[in-house]
Amino acid sequence: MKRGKVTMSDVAQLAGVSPMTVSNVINNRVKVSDDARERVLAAIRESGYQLNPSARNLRSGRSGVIGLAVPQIGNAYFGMLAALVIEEARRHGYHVAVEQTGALAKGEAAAIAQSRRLQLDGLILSVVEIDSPAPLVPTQGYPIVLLGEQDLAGRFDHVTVPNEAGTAAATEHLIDQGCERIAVVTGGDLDRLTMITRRYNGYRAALEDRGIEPDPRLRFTLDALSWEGARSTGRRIADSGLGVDGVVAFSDTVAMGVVRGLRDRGVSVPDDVRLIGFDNVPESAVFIPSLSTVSPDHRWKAAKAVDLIVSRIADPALPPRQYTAPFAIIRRESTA
Amino acid sequence: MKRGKVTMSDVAQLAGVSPMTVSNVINNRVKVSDDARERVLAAIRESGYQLNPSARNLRSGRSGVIGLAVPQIGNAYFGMLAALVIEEARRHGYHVAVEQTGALAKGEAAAIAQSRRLQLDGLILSVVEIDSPAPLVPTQGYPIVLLGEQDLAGRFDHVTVPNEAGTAAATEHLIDQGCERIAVVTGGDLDRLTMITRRYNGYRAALEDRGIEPDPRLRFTLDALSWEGARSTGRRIADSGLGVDGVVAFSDTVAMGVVRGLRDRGVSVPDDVRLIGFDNVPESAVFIPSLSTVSPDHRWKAAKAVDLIVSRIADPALPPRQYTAPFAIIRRESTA
DNA sequence: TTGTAGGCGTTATCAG
DNA sequence: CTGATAACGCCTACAA
Repeated sequence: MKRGKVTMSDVAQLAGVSPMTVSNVINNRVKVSDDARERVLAAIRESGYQLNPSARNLRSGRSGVIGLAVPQIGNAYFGMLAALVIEEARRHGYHVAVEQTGALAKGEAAAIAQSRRLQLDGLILSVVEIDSPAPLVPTQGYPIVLLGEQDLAGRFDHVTVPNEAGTAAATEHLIDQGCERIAVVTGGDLDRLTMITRRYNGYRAALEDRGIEPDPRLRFTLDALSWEGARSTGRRIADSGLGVDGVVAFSDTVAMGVVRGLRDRGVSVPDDVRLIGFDNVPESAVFIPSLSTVSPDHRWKAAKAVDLIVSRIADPALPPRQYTAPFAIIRRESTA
Repeated sequence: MKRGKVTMSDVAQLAGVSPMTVSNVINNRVKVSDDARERVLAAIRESGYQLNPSARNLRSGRSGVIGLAVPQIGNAYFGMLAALVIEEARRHGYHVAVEQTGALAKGEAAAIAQSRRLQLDGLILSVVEIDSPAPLVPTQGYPIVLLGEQDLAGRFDHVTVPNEAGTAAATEHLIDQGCERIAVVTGGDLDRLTMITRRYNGYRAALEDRGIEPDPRLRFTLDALSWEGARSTGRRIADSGLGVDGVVAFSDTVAMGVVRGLRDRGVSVPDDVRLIGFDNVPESAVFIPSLSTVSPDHRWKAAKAVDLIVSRIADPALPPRQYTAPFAIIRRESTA
C-alpha cells in the first residue's frame, strides 16, 4: 500500500500488463480477459491506486465540475438540495460548483454565463424567476438541466415536482380529516400556467373529485410574497367569517406565516383549523405545530437532475427529457 | 474571438512569441518585456483565451479543489458561510467541495479522510465537536484550516470569533441601554475552556468593568441544547423573580428560544426585558422582534480561512497561524 | 529576456 | 484481447 502518487503505470507493472489494460479495466471499456482483470484489480487494491482526475480531465477535455445554481444557499431548502446534488454528483465522479442567483432572473441568466466561463461541464439550474425559454435559448449546446417549477415549454431537460397531484392529495387529506370548508392560499396571478396556478388547479380538482363545490370566496390571495404577507393573509382568513376549517397553502413557508396570522386572531392549528403546506422544508418538522405537507422526494430529484446532466454532457444531442418527482403526504400535527 | 478551445500556443502564435512567454505573462513569473507583455495580453483578449485548469493541475500535481466541511449545509448559518468561502476560493482559482459532518466528531474525522481520498488540495474544517488535537494530529502534513470555536491548543491554522470581546461588548450594550439585572444563558459545562466558557467570561468581565457585582443567580444554564431547551430556560428566567431586565444569550438560536419562553410567560422583548444574541445568523434579522446580536465579520472569516489554506498548500512548512475575526454589535429591536 | 525540450497521468487509435 | 504510440495543455528546467 504505497503512499501518494501511484500511477496507472505502477499498477500495470505490478499486474504485469500494459497501462492501457489497467485503463480498460477501470472504465470497463473493451473486453478484458478475466485473468488480466483479476490481476489488475488485485494490483489496484494492493497499491492503493487512485485515478488522477486532472489527467483524465485533460484528456477528455472536461473539467469534472458541474454547476448548481440556486437562489440562496443560505435557505434551508436549497441547502438541503445542494447537499443532495453534491452527494449524487460525487457518485458520478463530479464535483459541484455552487452559484447563487438571488432568485433574480438576471442572476439566473448570469449563472449560465458564469458556468460557461468557469468551464463547468454543465449546469443544474434551479429556476424560480425565468419563465420563458427565450433567455435560455442562446445557451443551446451547453448542457443545462432545469430543476424547479417553471415549465419552459418542454425545450429543456427538466425535473419538476408534482404540483397538481401533490396539492390534490393534500386537499384530499384535509377532506379525509373531516374538513368541509377548505380555503386555499395562492399567489396573485392565475393567468399564466405557473407553479402556483398548477397547485391551485390541484386543489380544485380534488374538491370536485370529492363532490365539493369550490367556493370562490375560499380562495385567498397572498397579501404579499413574504412571511408578513402570509401572516396577514392568515388574519384575513380568521376574520372572514366563512367558517374555514382547513387550509391548503402553496408552500410550507407560506403555511407558517398563515399559522402565525391565525394565531394572532386566537385561531388554533390544528384544533380550530387544519392546515397543510407543500415542500417539506426542514423547518416544517420543528415548527410548532409541526406542519403536514406535500413532500416531493428531494433525493430523487437530485439524483435525477444529476443523471440528466451527466447523460447530456455525454450526448448533447439527446432530446429534452422531463421528469416529475414522486411525492408523499407527510402527516404531522397541523392536520392531526 | 474564437470559440472554445484556444490554447496557449494559439495565443503565442497570435502574439508572435513562444508559449512560455504567454505562461510567464499569465503568472507574472519572470520578467517579461513590456512589449511582449502588451502583445500577449492583446492576443489573449482577442482570442478569448481561457487557461485550462486541468492541464495546470496535472502539471502541478494538484486538484484545484479545496474541501469545506461544515456540520449541516441546510443550516442557514453554514449555508451562508459556505457561500462566502466558495466566493473567496474562486478568487484564488479554487473550487470548493462541500462535506457535511453532521456535527459529529466522527463526521469531522471522516471529512478529513474523505478529503484526502478525493485528492482535495486542502480542507477548511468547521469544527464543533472535536475538542482535542489528538484526532487531527495524524493528519499532519495535510493542509487543514480550522474554522470555528474550538481552540485545539495552537497547533493548527485557525480562524476564530471574538468570544470574550464580543460577549463583553454585548453586555456593555445592555448596560448602555439601561439594564441593571442582566442574566446570562450559558451551556452547562464551564470547566473546560470552550466557546461557551469564553463567552461567559466576556459577560463577567464586562460587568466587573462597569462596576456591577455579578450575581451568580443570574446565570441560567440551558435546560437542553435545543430550541425547546432554550424556550424553557426563557420561562425559568421569567419565573425567577430576580427582576431580570436584560439577557445575554450565547447564540442567536438560543436567544430565539429564550424570547419564545419569555413570551410564554407574558414577558415582552424588548419592553420588559432586552436581549442580545451572538452570531448574527440570517434569521435574526427577520425574527420578531429582530435580534440585536454580536456579528463577527463572516466574510472576513471566510476570506481569512481561504487565505490560510491557500498559503498552507503553497508551503506546508509554515508555522500555525491564529486569527480572530473583527466584530460589530448589531442593534435591532430586541434591545431597542 | 525568450525559447526549446520534455513530461505530468490518462486514454483514443490502431496495429499485433 | 493486448499493447505501443501519441496527444491533451501547461509549466519546470535548461539553453540560447
